[in-house]
Amino acid sequence: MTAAGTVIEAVAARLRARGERMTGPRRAVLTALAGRTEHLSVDEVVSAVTAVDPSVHRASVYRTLEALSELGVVQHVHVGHGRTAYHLVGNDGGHLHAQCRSCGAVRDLPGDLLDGTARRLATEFGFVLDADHVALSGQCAPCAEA
Amino acid sequence: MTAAGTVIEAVAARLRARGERMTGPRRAVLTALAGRTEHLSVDEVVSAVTAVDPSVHRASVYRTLEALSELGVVQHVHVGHGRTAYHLVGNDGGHLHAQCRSCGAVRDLPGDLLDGTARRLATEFGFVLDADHVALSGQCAPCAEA
DNA sequence: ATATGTGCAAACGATTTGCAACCCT
DNA sequence: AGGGTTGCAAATCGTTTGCACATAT
Repeated sequence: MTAAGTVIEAVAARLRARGERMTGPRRAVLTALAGRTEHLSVDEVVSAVTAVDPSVHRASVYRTLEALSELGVVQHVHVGHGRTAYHLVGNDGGHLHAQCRSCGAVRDLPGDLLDGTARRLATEFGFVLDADHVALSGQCAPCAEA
Repeated sequence: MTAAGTVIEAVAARLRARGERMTGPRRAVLTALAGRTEHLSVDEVVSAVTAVDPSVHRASVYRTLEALSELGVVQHVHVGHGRTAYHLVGNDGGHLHAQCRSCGAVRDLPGDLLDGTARRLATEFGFVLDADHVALSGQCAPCAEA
């Protein structure tokens, strides 16, 4: 069985356990996400999905990403200018994201990068940090030089 | 002279130095921002501006905020779900922002909160962090309890 | 059988833009 | 006078929603 196939089976079981269903569009989205390791914009997901099954509508991609997020299978990160990037939840224990404000590239960062900050926020302000939900903003090395 | 008046004079000088102009809408936006210390959404700015001068169009508020950002007089922070919050650049040396994902409230944080993280990002990844450009996400104390 | 999902098109909210008129400098 | 700026309306962009039909269970 392919990697995507394994994921699809596992997700199907979890969906059915909640009275939900595994469908063509959901298979296509999972296949699209499993095929790429980067963080995909909705447009990129739509393109990949269309390559798998051209009959899948854009709105279904949104609804599927939402459904899979609620299942905990997919995570989204808010990146610059109102866009959102999606990726399968891996087994790397979570990671953070940084986006270059010049070129827009999103890179992964170690999951523990903000642990100290999170502790300080908790003790000093009672604020519970959700470190991986929003990409840090700045400039990547190539853009900072230019 | 009022606080807003002082700001307007200073900004007018900097605008003229660049061949740009101080206008009614720009005065109204500066007055609106100077009158409140919080971070204002565009809607809040528009409301405050309308109170000062009802003839100012929404599009001009956007253009003015953009122009004042380029001047360095106004800063914007990206907060949840594609919204942007604006505030005058104060003389507090800069501060960071945290937004509660439940209630949406934005609070200020010390400007040095991410200094250590910024150093680590710079040395390990060559990434130049722009710490105040995006609000950290999480839950504020009241919402975390509930 | 039946309720969950889907395609479609229209609605939506935030922001941007083309253009003629306007008004700072 | 001349060009930066404005108001207006229409366009754009990403996303959501109402509805009738399809399909997974």
